Amino acid sequence: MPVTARPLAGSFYRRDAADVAPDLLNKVIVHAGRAARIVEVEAYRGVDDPGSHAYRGRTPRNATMFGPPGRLYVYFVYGMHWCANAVCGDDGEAMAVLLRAAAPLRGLEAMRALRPSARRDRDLCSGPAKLCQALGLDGSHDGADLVAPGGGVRIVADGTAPPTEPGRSARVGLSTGADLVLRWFVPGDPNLTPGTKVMLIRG
DNA sequence: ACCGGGATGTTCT
DNA sequence: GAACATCCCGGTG
Repeated sequence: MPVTARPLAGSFYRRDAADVAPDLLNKVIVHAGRAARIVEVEAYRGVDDPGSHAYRGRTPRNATMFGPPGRLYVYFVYGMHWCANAVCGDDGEAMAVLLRAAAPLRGLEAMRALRPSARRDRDLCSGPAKLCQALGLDGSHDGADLVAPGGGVRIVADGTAPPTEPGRSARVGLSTGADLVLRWFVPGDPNLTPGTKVMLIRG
């Protein structure tokens, strides 16, 4: 099962984030005995992407984005929330895929304990900060190696293929770079970010 | 269901 | 001082 499966290879991440992102749909993120199937992601394409943290160059906060790929980039936002990305591309390209929503698979009791405000299980991981809360990811996991066999945070394949026709839309919550269509999701999944379940673009 | 506002503090201008 | 890759709660329909 997911908890013992092998992580994705390093070559999986060493591609453009816009190519990695749809391939991450239906993969499984595993941490601390909990597992969830990724159903919504966004690509951030480095120093040329006005919506990316890397757009204004390297800072202490975004250093993990600049490589190597296959690491977890975890950042703090709005004074209280953590969000997690998989670093992609070549070293220095500063690309990443934001993990926006997931379907809880395993360790639901622990997730409920970490997210007491979640009324239903579909509220456990239905947003980037909720996902981090439910899985117990925070700043201490920034830079974690996703590729290492014995690593604490892993992204694994359990045999479920990504959707043949993923839903696509603009990215959520941005003031700049909001026109780019760099969000992918599993159409109709109940765990998507609330208010974004409509498929805006096909293909 | 949908909408509006407040929480909360790091980061960079 | 402003912005911020968000979430939650309490209103209304």
